[in-house]
Amino acid sequence: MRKINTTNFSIATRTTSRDINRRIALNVIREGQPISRADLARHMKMTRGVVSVLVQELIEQELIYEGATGEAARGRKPTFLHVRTQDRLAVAVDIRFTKTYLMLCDFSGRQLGIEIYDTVFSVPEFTKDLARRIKKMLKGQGPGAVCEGIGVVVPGMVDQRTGKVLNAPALGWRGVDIRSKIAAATNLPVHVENSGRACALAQLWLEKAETAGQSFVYVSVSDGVGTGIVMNGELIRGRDHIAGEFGHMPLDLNGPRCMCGANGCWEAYTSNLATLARYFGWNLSQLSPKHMKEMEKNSFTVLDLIARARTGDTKALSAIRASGRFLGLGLATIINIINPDAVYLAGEITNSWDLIEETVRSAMVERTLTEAAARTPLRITPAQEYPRLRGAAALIAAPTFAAPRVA
Amino acid sequence: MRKINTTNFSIATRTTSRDINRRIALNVIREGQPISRADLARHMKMTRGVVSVLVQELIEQELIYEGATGEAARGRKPTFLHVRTQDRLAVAVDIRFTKTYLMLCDFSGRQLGIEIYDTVFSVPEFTKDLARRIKKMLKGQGPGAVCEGIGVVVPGMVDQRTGKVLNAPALGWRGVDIRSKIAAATNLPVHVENSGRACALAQLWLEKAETAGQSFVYVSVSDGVGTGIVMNGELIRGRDHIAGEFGHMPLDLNGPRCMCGANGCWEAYTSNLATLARYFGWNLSQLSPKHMKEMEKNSFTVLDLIARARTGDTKALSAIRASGRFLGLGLATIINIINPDAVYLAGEITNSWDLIEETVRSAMVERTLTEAAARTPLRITPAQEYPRLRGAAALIAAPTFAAPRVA
DNA sequence: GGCATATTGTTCGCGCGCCGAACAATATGC
DNA sequence: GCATATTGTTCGGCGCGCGAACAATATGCC
Repeated sequence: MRKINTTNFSIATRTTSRDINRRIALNVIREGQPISRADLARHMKMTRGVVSVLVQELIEQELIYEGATGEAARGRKPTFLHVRTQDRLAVAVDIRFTKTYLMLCDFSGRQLGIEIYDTVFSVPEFTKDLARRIKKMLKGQGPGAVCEGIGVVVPGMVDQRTGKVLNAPALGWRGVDIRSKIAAATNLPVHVENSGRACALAQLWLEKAETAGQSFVYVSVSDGVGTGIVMNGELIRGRDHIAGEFGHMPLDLNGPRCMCGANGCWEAYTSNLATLARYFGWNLSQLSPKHMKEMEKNSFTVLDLIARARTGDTKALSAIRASGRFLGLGLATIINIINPDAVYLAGEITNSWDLIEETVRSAMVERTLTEAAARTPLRITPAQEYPRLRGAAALIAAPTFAAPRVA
Repeated sequence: MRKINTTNFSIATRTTSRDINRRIALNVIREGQPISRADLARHMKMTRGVVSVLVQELIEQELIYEGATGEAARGRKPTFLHVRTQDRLAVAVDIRFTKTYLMLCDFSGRQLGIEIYDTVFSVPEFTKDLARRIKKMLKGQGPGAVCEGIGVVVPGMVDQRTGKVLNAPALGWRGVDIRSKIAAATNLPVHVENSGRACALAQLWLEKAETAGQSFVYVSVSDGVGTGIVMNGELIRGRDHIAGEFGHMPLDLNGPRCMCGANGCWEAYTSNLATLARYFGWNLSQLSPKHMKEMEKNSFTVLDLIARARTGDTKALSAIRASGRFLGLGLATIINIINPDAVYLAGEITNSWDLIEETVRSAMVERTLTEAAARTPLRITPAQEYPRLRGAAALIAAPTFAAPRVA
């Protein structure tokens, strides 16, 4: 039951029906490939006649192609259809405090190359260096493949519409128009997004339909806690394009000071930094970027902490479990607010899922308002898959498959 | 950029374009009435020819009617079109702890009759009594008018799909199938909704477009704090139809016990009960329903507290301001998460808006992540308008105007 | 009053697109 | 070689948006 916005709507023209059905067909092929025209018609509940025309148009637009013929027990053998993704490329960039991740992949999310290097904080130098690396990376590809854009993911507040980094404390960037700078240096379209929302986009657009669903929250625990909300198959961006910041909801108004300036934010209790601080007895309120740099040099991470917990370090285990408890309490609040189909969890701490699951679950039960809500599925996504980079790629690939705007 | 759900979509048939445009026309007429066919065509950017046919169909379906002819400086005088709402009626029921509110109104939300009486907690007695009152109320209306359904609003968790009250602590109802009971007693379609979400529906469907917008959060402060989230013109209901419960997000995990069983919920800091408890020095954790009944008998409400604050009672003023501060802190969190176009505020405490606005605003600045977010418009809705009852009516009226499902 | 002008609302041919049915193409089994 | 089954294409029918022409109805100026 959606209300029509009478100040900003699209009427249906005589080509609208075709536009809608062509786009549906593309998506059904994408998720069911390889698939024949006849199967497509059955799945869409349309006649083969119409589907034949839709397929012809999609082939002419070079969005799909015909593959091998399949097997059939009787009758004419079907011609399989595939979505053209192999030769449509996207560059993904994930800028983080210590390292910058650069990936080349195709429109299905298949990884074609990756580079990880120290982050350069000076914006002009960063841009110049990045453009050089991208150029080199694209040269290695065949001549048939075309790069259709660059997706950039930043840890902080981003206005996705203007491509400006509003405030990324970890990088020290404030009001930086990173989009136009990279676009000018590479001559490619650039999209910028916040890391939590990017992960949600990756989950929505680049994972199998069974694991993605249409309404979920993605929670990524790293130095901070990034989150993205997807409702009815659409990422929530909000009025200023800054929606989805569950990381800074309070667990305690008088709690430890967070990097955002407020006190007692969720991420000040359950982020990697918070977990380490708990173990080492640091005062998180007094932790400066300098301390963080120091820590990275010592390179003792949450993964090391988990290893210690596994070898019998009870102090390590209890530090991790404490984070798990706060994680669960935050998840309960998210579920009470959004009531999603599922919550996706990513980050190093998920490697200790066997150690903390029970703690997380019982914390969730504490604060969820109904039993059904407490049973909301939690889905762990392996950290090795570079969710942020996949999200950056999704920024470029998604418009090809998105539903047309109607009414 | 919405993703198409390939397991649950609607293809466009040869009547889809017409369906879409007819529904758009209905909404444009609704918000622009009285309006001529020619104006409608200009606003929809269609030819007058098509609009003429759309209007003809809407008239045949008895959704609109032709009114008087308007004035024009030159040329043929336009025929004004109106949406037919006067003779389409809805019954609205708002069940609260002390009183039950019963209203009869038309599809534009115009109030035709109202009854307020003591709530009967026994479900069979409540149903029987309600059916009797509704029957009487409808008798008073002319024979042309038709009641198209009953909207019921309950303070607590409701599964809107099944019509079951999952848990309404204020009424002592748990797992009560109120919908089928009322439907059987009245022989009318019944829709049940949670009070916070109902208010959001009222704001979306029954207020002028300028004040409603397409993405907002509605916050209703009463004995508890009810909230409803509207994104892109659609109420967020969630997997179990329990979404939108901002009232039970924590401000302090070790804070005072809330009626929901958890500690330190937002509503335990800023609800009317919390405000009164702060003034009288009660321990909210030990407040039972019996205490509440007692309190209602003494009938000292937040409105009385506001009156005392205005006459120089500094203790009263500081109790109200403290609630205002917590209100602002919670609003900041909502804004960080949803980043809505606006937040609507309702409840007795808004009558003291001149006393608390500054406090609320400065609390918001404390916890919002960007300056733009801190400037999110707050819109006060007068309590006299019975937002919950209007929401109950919206449950019945909205399906007539909602966008058709496509793709 | 008569005529030019302007605006509203209707009608109609055209082309696009879904629908159903017929038909061509291509395979298997007896 | 022929019946049967399945895939994929073609075609007439009809719904619908689009543009243009036309009818209806008002005003202003002579």
